[in-house]
Amino acid sequence: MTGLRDRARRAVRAEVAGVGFTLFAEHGFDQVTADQIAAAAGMSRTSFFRYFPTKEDVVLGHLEEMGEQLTAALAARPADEGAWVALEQAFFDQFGETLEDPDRALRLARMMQDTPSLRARHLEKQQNWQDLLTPEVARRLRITDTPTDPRPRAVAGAALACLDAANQAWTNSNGTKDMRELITQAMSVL
Amino acid sequence: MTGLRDRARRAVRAEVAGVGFTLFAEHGFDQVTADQIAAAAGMSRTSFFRYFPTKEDVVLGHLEEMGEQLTAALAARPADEGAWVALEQAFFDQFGETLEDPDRALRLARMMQDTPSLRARHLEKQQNWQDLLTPEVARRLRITDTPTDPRPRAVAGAALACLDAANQAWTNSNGTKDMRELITQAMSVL
DNA sequence: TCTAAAGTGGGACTCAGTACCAGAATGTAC
DNA sequence: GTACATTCTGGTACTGAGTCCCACTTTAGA
Repeated sequence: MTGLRDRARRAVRAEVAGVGFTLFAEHGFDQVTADQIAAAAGMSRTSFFRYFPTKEDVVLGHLEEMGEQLTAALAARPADEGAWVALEQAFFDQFGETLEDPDRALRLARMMQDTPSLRARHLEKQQNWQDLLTPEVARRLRITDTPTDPRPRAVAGAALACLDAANQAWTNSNGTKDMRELITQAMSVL
Repeated sequence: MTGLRDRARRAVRAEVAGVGFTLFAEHGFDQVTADQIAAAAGMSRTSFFRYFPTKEDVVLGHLEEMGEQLTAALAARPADEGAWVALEQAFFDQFGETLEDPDRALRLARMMQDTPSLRARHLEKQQNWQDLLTPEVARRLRITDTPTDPRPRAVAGAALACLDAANQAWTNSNGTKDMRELITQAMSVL
């Protein structure tokens, strides 16, 4: 069983995140306090921080889950596929589909561009992704001396840099360019 | 003239940074308040924040300057040199020399490993480096359509990912491995 | 229906970072 | 050296994020 309480918790989290995002989009991230989000969501400040460890996580909370999915997607690639190709394909699986709500994604990207604290938190989570991907990359490079060999980490990080660059280009094109092509373009330059 | 006041300011900054680093190393970054640093440095909390925009900058303040130097080093490479090679050589210029105080560098690395706020701030500054390097990379790739072409940004970011991986491997080896070789190793895997 | 576990709001607290002010120090022009 | 304008300084007060604790309520599940 999935646990009924867990589902409830997840639902509340999602709703609060929605309310928060609306407020942020309207007034700007820094202009909205945790108190205001809590009030708008019909809960106390205390409870708000029970659902989100930081204010930034209202917007970026889903990145944890995405990181795990991405790692799973990489692990699911054929064992004999090279690390770089496998990473590219994993990216396709996770970010290649046309988004259901591109406008929202664009608004979020803009918000992140002019909100330092959001950018910072985003980078932290990306680094987590790198930590998750590195072991699987090491396996595909047949490198066992993980901690003192820079290569697995370098490859994982480079791939994520490509993903970021693609995402930024997508944003700068106002969502007109195709994400798959951008990823391919970015990753094939190396 | 360099401005006498500027030199004084710089000197104070350096001294406070030294005092701060000592305190951090002894008690841990999070356990030392801005008040305590200010007191130990013989100044008021207010003045402390005049010298450092954030507590993290006591430790990471020099990264701004390093980013500019790195960019300059890249720009100084021969115009016909490829982007990747030029980046590698620029890294050598900046980080290839054997450090004057490896122990301090190791302590700092350890500190950053178990202090999230420091890691976050460090990532922010690295992103600044990426922003600085990207135009020069674009020039070397002969790409003019900067904003919507992911490649320059991808190359700059990937190179920095390699640098980071090299640095981490260096730390994990307790400073025994050679930074130049690690950089070469990381960058040649792509 | 009972109960142990989980969720809740409120209040108090720490600390980073900002704004403002009045006074002290100092470089420069005369 | 004197005068002046600029800069530096400490103090006080403030906002807002995040933590801790406590007493109370809700609720899943047996």
